[in-house]
Amino acid sequence: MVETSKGGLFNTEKLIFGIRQVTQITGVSSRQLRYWEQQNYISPIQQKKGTSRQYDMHTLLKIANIQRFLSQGFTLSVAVEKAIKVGREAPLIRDFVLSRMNGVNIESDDRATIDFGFLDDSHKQRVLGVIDHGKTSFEIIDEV
DNA sequence: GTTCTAACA
DNA sequence: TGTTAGAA
Repeated sequence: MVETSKGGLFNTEKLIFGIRQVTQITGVSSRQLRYWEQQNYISPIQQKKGTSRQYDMHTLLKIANIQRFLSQGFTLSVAVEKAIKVGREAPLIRDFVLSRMNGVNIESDDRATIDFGFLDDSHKQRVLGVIDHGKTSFEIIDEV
């Protein structure tokens, strides 16, 4: 069987983007990408001398996040720090949600609930993530 | 035609 | 940071 990173649908780590694609996807100019690289804020995949740069998924997301913080008014260095922070938090959030995800119940066009499993080891109550008309909330329900 | 490096309005 | 030059 082919190796896919973390049990995902496919190995996102093997998605490669050329500098052109990165500029189109993130809105960051090629000049900026080269400058950020020069400042050691980002690193393309190992490339030889004058060949074109290629970026992996991780770097693409980092670039997109830096851009997001820049557009929010932060300086480049601060934007980079915040992007790095997000990069560290994302996997934790992902793992947590995936580990607690017990199923989704679409109750209507406007309401759905996500079953996050038991509240605690007593297994008497269950935690539901609610999406109602776009509004999110939690509900604790007694286990039948 | 695109990307690279280096330099400069 | 944008833009431009000349080379790859």
